[in-house]
Amino acid sequence: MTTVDEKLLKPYNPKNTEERIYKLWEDSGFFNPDVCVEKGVTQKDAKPFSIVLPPPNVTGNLHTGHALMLVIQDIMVRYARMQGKKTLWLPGTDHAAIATQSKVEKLLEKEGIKKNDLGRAEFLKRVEKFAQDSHDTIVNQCKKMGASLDWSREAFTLDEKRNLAVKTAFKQMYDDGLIYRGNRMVNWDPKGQTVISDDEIVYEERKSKFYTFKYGPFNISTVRPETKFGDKYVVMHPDDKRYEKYKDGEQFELEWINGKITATIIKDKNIDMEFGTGVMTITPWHSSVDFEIAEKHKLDKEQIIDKYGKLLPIAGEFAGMKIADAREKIADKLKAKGLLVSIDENYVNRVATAERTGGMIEPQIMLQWFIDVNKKIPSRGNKSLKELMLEPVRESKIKIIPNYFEKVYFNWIENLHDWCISRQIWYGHRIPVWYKGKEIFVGMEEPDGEGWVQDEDTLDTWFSSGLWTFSTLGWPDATKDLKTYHPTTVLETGHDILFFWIARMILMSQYLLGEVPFENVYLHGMVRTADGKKMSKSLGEKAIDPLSIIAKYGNDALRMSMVVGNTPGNDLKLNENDIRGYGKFTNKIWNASRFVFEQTKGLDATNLPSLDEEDLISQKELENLLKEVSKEMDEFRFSIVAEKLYHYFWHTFADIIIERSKEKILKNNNAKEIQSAKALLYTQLTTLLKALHPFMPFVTEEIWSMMPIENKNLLMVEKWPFDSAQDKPDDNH
RNA sequence: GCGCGAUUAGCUCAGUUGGUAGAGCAGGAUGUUUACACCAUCAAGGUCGUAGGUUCGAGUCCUACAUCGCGCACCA
Repeated sequence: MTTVDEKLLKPYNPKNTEERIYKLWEDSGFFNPDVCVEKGVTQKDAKPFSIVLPPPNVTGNLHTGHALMLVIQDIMVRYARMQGKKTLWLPGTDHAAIATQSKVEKLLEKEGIKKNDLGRAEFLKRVEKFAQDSHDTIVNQCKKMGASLDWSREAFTLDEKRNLAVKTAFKQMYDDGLIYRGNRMVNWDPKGQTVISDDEIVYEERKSKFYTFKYGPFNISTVRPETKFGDKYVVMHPDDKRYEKYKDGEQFELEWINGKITATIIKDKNIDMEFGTGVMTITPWHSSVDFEIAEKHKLDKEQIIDKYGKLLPIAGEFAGMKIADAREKIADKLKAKGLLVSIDENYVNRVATAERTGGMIEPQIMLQWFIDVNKKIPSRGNKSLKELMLEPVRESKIKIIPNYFEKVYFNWIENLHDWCISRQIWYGHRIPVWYKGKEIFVGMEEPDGEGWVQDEDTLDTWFSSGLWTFSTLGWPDATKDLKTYHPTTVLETGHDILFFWIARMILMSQYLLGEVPFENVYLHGMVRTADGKKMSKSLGEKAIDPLSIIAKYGNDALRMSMVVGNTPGNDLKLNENDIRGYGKFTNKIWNASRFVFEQTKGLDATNLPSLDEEDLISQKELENLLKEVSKEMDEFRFSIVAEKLYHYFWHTFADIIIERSKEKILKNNNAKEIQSAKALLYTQLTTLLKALHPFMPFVTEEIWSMMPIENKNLLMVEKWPFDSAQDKPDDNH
């Protein structure tokens, strides 16, 4: 065993410290608020503070984005815990249905295995194995990050309890008529063989050939000749003078791809007179805009392309061909018939692709399950889900930080369509619906009787994520946790999932529980590299790996670099230079503590000498600082707090107070001054360790462990040195 | 097309009811004093994107524009 003195003689070594300290915390049980109450560090009737961890996807490692979220949340949680609140930070992971499944599919592909070769059950086993491994890695990494998460309450979006919550929610929504099955326009991913949501689409700008063809007396333009087989309606604006002589409903014959067809003229205000020729034909089965026009005018809809992206028999000689092959050939045929007017080779349009598989989206009309966001719900004051989502943000029951995101939120909700929740993938919550002939049963378990077959599809992963704030607390059971910790205090996450996730949590909680899921939403920015690139896997070597940074400079240094200069909503450029700087600061704290220890040996901490006038002023200054930063902590302004504490420690405590104490202690022989200086050193150090702890938990806890205090607790459950409620410094120091 | 954000010292960023511009890093000079060279002291560095407006007073509020970034919609 090294003695305290020996350990302090060397520079601070995070590597040898952090693992040991985390174990100390974990073994203490203080991450669990129940233990805190049991052991008397938290009052039984203390105010609760709760955060649910945005569950990382079980698709691999933690990246800097996760690290950032863990750091910010850990700061909030440690601060709350030190304030004596009943503090719960609840961990978990997300099965991330489509993301995980496609990842495993890709891995299997490398072995030359296709998922259909394995079959559903065997494939799911593989996915579960992969998910389990990822989960273990993630938990490990969270611990390395110093996250004070209550592991005893850990949850998984696809475990049994969460499945019960999902089925309960589904059934209730179905019974209320909010969930329905219908033929609607959806985004079909032919590559992934599943429907995806609008939010899972990534638009890519591409150059495409823009063909203009003769269509009877009109010229029409398209980038997709292969969809034109079923086009028997030609649409133009009712006010377009050029086409005045044509009447709505008028029919005419024309020569088209596979011979003569009859076309009908439709007048519709949705047509942009300025675009192209101002005339277009419509393909209602494969375009949502065309679909709307067709619905409005009650027109026929025909499917042209199947779910594998191949042309159907309607295409005649082109039937069975893939889109890409057919396109050029069809254009050639029209050209041969003398119907091609022109080709614009430089036309740029946006192509919808699937985020996970990269496949090109083919809009299709399909039988799927949807959540109706506009239907009035009698049991909820006759409000629609949309209204239930808008209300709490409008009425400030939910505060979004930074608040300009509220506008973005409103904008999104107002344009919200019904939410398609069924997915044709295997990994996920199976839809709790059984069919027998024409009968449908929706419930928690397969109904009695022979011949019931469960729906093959699974639910959109965000359906279960939407329940996260309360499914993790035991819902649908009325648990004590649910009562104590819901609504949660803060939801902290990246602004990129405002719609995916935050909106859906509000929807689910408002509808199922009749309350908000959280009182505050803190949105952090994206982590970028020093040259401004988004930190992602495609960057390879250039991406900063949080764990290797920790190995190099220590966790506390990484944490500080992620907090200082990082304000809500703004992107953070992570720069190794800065991290190195905070590594130096960590050591500065270490060395300053050594000096204080040396000088204050033998001092009776329970009965400190009184301060002289000069030192009293210094003490007052620190108290003022604490008052300031406590207010800023309450307002989630962590960047400024970290900066102020950093600055005070280095340039006031170390540069002024320690230097002054040298004068007094080492060169002076006025006993009263010497005693005062020692008392001040001691007081300030203990206070600063506490104030710094949420930001730099490891080094502060390590130094705290060496403080000569009888029967002391861990620093993580010491009292925060300023009592905001009473507006006075906590006299515990 | 609609909307949002950013524009402040060489770099990265703070700057919350409008009241004489702040920090870190980098760079410069000096020093090695007994916690710390993972150090100290000192100095330098900004007409706060542009143009107007409101005001006794604007980095902060308003209008327009420019550049960069982002979101949404459209794309026949």
